Amino acid sequence: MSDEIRDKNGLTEREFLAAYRPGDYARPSVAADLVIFTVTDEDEENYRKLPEKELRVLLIRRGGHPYLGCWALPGGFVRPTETTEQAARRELLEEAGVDQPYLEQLYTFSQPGRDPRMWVMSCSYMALIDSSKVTLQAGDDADEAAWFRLTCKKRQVEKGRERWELALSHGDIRLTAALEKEEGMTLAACSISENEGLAFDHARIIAYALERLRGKLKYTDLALHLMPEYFTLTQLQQVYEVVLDEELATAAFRRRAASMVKETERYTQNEGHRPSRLYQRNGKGKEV
Amino acid sequence: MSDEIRDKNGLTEREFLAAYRPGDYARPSVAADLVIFTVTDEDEENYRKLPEKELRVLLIRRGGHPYLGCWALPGGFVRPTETTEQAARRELLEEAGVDQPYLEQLYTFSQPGRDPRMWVMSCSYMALIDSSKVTLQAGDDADEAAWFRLTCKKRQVEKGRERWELALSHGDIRLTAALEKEEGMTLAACSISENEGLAFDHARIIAYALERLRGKLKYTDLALHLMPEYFTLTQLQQVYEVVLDEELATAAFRRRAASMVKETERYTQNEGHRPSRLYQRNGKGKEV
DNA sequence: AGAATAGTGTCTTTTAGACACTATAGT
DNA sequence: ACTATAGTGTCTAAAAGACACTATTCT
Repeated sequence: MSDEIRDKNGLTEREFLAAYRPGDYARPSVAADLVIFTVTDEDEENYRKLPEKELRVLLIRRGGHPYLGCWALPGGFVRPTETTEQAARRELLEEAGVDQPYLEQLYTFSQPGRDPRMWVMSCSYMALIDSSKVTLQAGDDADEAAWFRLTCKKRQVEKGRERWELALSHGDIRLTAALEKEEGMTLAACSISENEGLAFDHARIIAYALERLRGKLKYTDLALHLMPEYFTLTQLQQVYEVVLDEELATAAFRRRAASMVKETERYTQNEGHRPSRLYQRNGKGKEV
Repeated sequence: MSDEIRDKNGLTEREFLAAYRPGDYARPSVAADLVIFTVTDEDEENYRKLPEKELRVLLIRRGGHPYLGCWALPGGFVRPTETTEQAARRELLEEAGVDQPYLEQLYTFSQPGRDPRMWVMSCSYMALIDSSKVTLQAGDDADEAAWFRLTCKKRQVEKGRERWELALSHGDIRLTAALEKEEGMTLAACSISENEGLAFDHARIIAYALERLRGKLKYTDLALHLMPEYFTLTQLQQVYEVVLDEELATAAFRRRAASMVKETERYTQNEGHRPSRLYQRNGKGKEV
């Protein structure tokens, strides 16, 4: 169609493309980095009490410079034949062994100097996987990988600025960061004022991912991707509570949740108390 | 701090970085592309009736291959010393002469082959500018630039798939595209099934930008960035209506709007009917 | 019986929608 | 007086929150 049209040099599009040589200006490397969330039961199991749940994120210990010994998000460079999303899926399969996750692009971080080696942009993704897929995968590779418990709280609001404290822990390892931003701005645009043990600007990426996850819980059924195939409404509520870091009223929650799950005839058993009905994901929920 | 630690080759981080040479694998060019929205009154002004409003987007006519003669979003390549956001601001100033817009990163499009010349990713941004800044800028450059009226409607939902029809018009010029996606997915992940007159995958970028704008209108005060300094609540309501492409109930709208605007003592004059109170932006609204 | 959680009913409060009604400058 | 829009009051319906109450299995 546009092959008829000639440009100011008299070339058709086909001719133009055949003769085209890219300039040699600088280009960035682009990495796809993953914030993989899951919610698991705490290790310490009591009587017949409900296990506490916690939000976890997969990190990988860096074995080389820069940030040697620090913990970083799983990720890797995007190849010319794939999209950033395909690169993210590839890394997810390699690092966590998960092949059908919920995956959503978050934000592209491009601060010059965020990688001291060279110009690298990070196109970040959030992945949600259900707890049943977690245990088998941790530490399957030669890299040291671990699921870190994540908390992120707003500490102060003064003169229109907010301070957020991010903490990740795994056994004795504790990583922390403090982020600052203006009220009303997204955490993607925060500044990192303190950082202990996290590589690059990954504290900011994790904080932003959690901000997005929290925001979307309120108006989508995203949380279902954190659930195993069969789950109780109480478990679902616990997932909401641990992600949002606040307690929810049971009756109101169940009313709201009813529209996004599918009732089954199965029940929990041998829990030491009244059994609970099991539900399934409804399939079609809004994910925008 | 980490300058004490040595890697497996016995190098400190400083030594490692000094010796570091990037590999020569392929890197993409990264462009920052802008979807600049504004809402203006229609040209044809009647009696003393309220002018109809329309949603507009700035496009630039391509003067060279590829997509010669097609219309494209303003944008340009990101430089190694700046963030994608800084590149977007720079382009915004160059192309539209606006220096303090609302600017928000949308999505990074990375489909291989989206630019036939070479590997180019597009980090897209949405900018909102108020109508008072529009008229003076259109076509100030040698490039042919024009504000296109934008509409985007969902046409069919069948078997879980949606078809969206995008149309842009400016005088006699009419650009159209049809997009398809699965229900519940974002338009960022749609496929372009028809495309007339728009360059690259810019139809998808525009559609996604509008999807995001519409979504955010519901729970933020983003629309205020489309308003001039002083505006009436009816004008604000019209902006909501033209962006969302649906009519809103006046009483309910005014109740909701009250919390995000600041009342002034000014009124409109000489409108041929009862004057209307003017409001200002409230300043602090949620933008996340 | 008692522990522990599952699940429901209902009251109140808040919010959203509908719609009729009053108000006012300009011609 | 009439036109065209500005702006409010009120009724209703729907949703969110609070909280007490009942239900059920296992030990």
